[in-house]
This record gives sequence, C-alpha cells and structure tokens, in this order.
Amino acid sequence: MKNIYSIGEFSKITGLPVKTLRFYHEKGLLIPAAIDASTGYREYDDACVERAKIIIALRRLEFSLEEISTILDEFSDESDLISHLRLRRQVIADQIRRQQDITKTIDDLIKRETEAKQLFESDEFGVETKELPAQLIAGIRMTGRYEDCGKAFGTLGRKLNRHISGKALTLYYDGEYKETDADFEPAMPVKRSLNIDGISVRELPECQCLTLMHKGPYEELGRSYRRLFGYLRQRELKLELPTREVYHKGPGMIFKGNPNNYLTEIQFPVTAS
Amino acid sequence: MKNIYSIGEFSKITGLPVKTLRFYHEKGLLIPAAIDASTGYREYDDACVERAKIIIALRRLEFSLEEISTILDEFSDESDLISHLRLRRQVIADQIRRQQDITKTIDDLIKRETEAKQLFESDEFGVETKELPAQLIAGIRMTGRYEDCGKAFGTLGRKLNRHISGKALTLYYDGEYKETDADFEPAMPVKRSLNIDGISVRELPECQCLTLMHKGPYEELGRSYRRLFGYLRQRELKLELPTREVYHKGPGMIFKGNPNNYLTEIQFPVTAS
DNA sequence: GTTTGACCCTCCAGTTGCTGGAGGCCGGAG
DNA sequence: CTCCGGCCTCCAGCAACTGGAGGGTCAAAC
Repeated sequence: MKNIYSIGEFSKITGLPVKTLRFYHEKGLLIPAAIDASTGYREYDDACVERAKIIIALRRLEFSLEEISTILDEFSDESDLISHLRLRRQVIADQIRRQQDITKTIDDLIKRETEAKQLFESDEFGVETKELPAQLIAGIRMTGRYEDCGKAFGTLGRKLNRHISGKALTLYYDGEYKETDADFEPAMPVKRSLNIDGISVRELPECQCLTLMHKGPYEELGRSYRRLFGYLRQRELKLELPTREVYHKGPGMIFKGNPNNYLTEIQFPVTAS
Repeated sequence: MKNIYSIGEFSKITGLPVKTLRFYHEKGLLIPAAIDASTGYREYDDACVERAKIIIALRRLEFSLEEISTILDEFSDESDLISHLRLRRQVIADQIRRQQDITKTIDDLIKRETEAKQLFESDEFGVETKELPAQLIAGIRMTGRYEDCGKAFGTLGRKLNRHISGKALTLYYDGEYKETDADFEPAMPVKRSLNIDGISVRELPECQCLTLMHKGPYEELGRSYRRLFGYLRQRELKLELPTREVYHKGPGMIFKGNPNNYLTEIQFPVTAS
C-alpha cells in the first residue's frame, strides 16, 4: 500500500511548514514523489517522510541545508558522517567560547555599573583609613602627560583581556602634580602572573592607607587631593609612594559618559611618622 | 583643529571596511559629517570616530544594528543600557544552552559510533558469561508486536532526552518467541529517578548472565538465540526472565543504516539449576 | 447547479549584515 | 594619452526562510 500525501498533510506529519516544504523542493533538498501534471499539486510519499526526518534531525544539529544535501547524497549510515560531526562540533565549540566571552563582558559591565551606582548613592564621602590587601597587578610605567594613560589602558585591556580581575588604577610615583614629566603607571588587577611584552606584572604589597572617594570630573581631583594632604598633615602621618587612583566609574568601554558622575578613589599609603 | 577624513582614511582608522561604512550611512547608523556637494565624497570627522568606536563595541556584544541605533539615540552612559545588556545576556545564555545540547548530542553520536566500530572489528563473537551491575532504567512495558517498540523508543527518547545515560535495551518477559502477543519492555538507562507519565523507572538488579553479540539484521536474531539456548542446556543453567537485548548499533537517530552492520547483545540472566 | 471555504499553485519582496561587481567620475603620474 | 587609485551609485547575492498577492482546484453544503 502506497500512501500519498498532499503538501498540507505532509506538513502535519513532519511538522515542517508548507512554505518550508516548497522551499526545500525548490532547493532540491526534499523533492516530492510526484507532481500532478494537471494541477501542479505536490504529492509526497513515505520515502519523503523518511528523508524529512533525516533533514529535521540534521537541522537540529544546525547543519546548513547545503551540508545536509551532500550528507544525504553521500551517506546512509551515521558512522559515515563522523568527520562532519566532528567539524560541526568544533564550529559550535568556537561559537560557545565566543559567546561566553560576550557574557563575561556583559556581566562585568553590569557589575561595574551597579556597584558604581550603589557607591554613588551612598552618603557624602570623607577621608577614611583602610587596610588594603596585597594585589597582583599588570601595569605600564611611563613618564609624560596624564592624558596619555588612556592609550595605556587601551593596550592593557586588549592584551590582558580575560585576565583582568578588578578595577583599573593608576600609580603615581611623584609626590606632587606635574604637567609634562609625570611618572605614573596605568595598571589593571590580574588573577595570575603573566608574561607580556611591555607590561610589568607584580604584587602590590598590602598597606595601610587613607582613601577618599572623588565624585566628578578629573579636572577637579585637586580639591580631593588637598583634602587628603590636609588630613595627612593633621595626623602627622608619612606618605609612602606610589599613591593610587582607583577608577570606580570613569569613561567606560562603550560610552564616555558624564564626567559629573565619575567616581575615583584616591589612596594614600601611609605610615606613622 | 578639525580633522576630516575621506572614507578610505576613516576605514583605516576604525577598521571598518569601506563597504560597511557606506552601508551604515545608508542605514542612518553612522552618517558622515558632511558630503561634498560637487563630488559626492563622504567626509568624516572625529565625532564620527567616537560614534564608530561605540558601534564597534556594541557590535562585539552582538547587538543588532537596530538596537545599536536606539541605544545611540537614547543613551550616553553605560548605566543607561543595563536593561539592554541584561536582555542580551539572557538571549546569549539561551543560545549557549542550545549549543551545549547540540554538542552533547554530537558527542553521544560519535561515542556510540566509535564504540560500535571497535566492537564490530573485534574477533568473532561467542557466548560469554558476565556479571551485570545493577542499572537504573526507564521503560514502557507493552504487549503486542515487536515492531511496535520503535514507537516506544521514540517516546522514551523525547521524554527522557538528556537523562539518558546508555544504550537502548528491551526486556523480554516471555520465555519464547511470540508473533502477536509478546510481552516486552523497551527501556533506556537513566541517571536519576524520574516521574514521567506512562514510563516506569526502577532499578534492574545486578545479575549473572550469558551474553552473545549478534551481528546483522534483527530477522536473524533467532540464530543467536538458538546458540544461547544450546549453551544453556549444555551447562544446565536456569534462565531467569526477563531476558534483555542491548542495541549497540541499530537504526540510528539520523539514518536507518545498514542492517548487516547492526550489533545487538543478547543477555540471558541465569542461575545454577 | 452554484457557491463557499479550505487548500493548492507561482511569483515577488523582505528579513540581517554585509560582500562583490559593474560602470562611471576625477586627479595625478608616467 | 593612458593608467591607476580612490571615490561614487546601483544592483545582485548569501541563508533560510516568511509573508503576501493573485489565482486555480476540490469537496461539500445550499
């Protein structure tokens, strides 16, 4: 007994939309058993059902129609397509890796923003004393103008990429403000020690320090520095270089953002004098 | 000082191909600063470079051009697009899950085929004695014809899906061959106990058994069964029901394959009589 | 006998994010 | 004078469909 099905019936059997069946016919992937000469109606049979099942199974593995065509032309057993499967597996593994990278980047962005928002909404900031833990960092020490650190952070971001484990910071080796010959080091916290050209990776020792959160554009950092120096003199503490700036919120990976919302933590390592 | 760049220069600066820049212009995503009225040449400036950088960053996160358009229209800080990021994250997480499913399926297929191939290439098979470990299975007991077990395996595959942990098997509760009223149970090994309508999940106890690997189509199983029964009589062992058939290679998820290559292991639980 | 409604046909356009090519303009170098 | 490089526009095509227009076919109801 030979069953024949109209395209609508066949669609219900296979679960493939009618449009798709016509498309597969046009592509030569799934050709009806016959075509009624007078009406032009497609007629499918049970062999087509089998073929459709194979197509569906391979489509679920996200093979392209082209690949499915060759597979159907050349093979009749699963052991024949092991190499195809391996290839496919590889491609999908790559996609997964790429997407995991994206997920991580997005998570970092979200985390950074929510943390910054919380900080921002907390009360006004004052000078505080903090015990900073030791921290592994990767930095690029340079002399020149402060504006150049943007490029350095770009380099660090590109080269360290997935190894970054915290917020960007800059170390300042001068005890004072310098316009042109400043000695400073843009840096990123990292998880593991790395060996990368032009980047120094080392541990920042733990230390006692004064910190002050600065809210607003970098041009106004002077005000916060003055507050810290005042505090320092009052308590008769001794400043240890380098000082640090930690960027809780600054120009982001995507937008420059509004400088009035920037949040920068200034850290002054100190010892009793 | 206002820099202006031709499309070629701009392409080098941003890394976006000229064609793409023209396309983005057409889409209204990245409109040149000016267009020379006489030549029609596009002229880009530094603001365009900034915008292009944002576009590139968002493209890396696989936002669609449409989404990027709205983001650029509406936002100027990363904290504004947190909801967009969350959405995107969700979408990507779904994709990853789907792809991991595919990877698993492919791995299973490859493993199954390579194992079957090894088995197949080993020497001729004889009756062996084996200690079968206890095994958790999910089965559908039924009476009828043997051919109906195909459907049952389909159901099992769909409903158990990712819980399946081994090769399909059938339990036979009759001590003899029956055409129509056979009492048997298609089943799948599973990892954990499950509660699914119409499927019985339970542990098959460990047992001592005779096994014989049958190579070829199911129609010829009788030959192997006779061998086993002969062995049984010779050793004066007692057969315990149900007997089992384990399908090392049969009609696959994709192809029916060649029945001459089918591999079926027949297992006869026995006790000393 | 006709009309209704379901079903089928073909052909064309649109989706996304580009890529490639044809055909043509313009300015400078050999 | 021709060639090359850079720019322009417009059209086609990729993958895998989806949607719609416009029209023929079939079975049953009125």
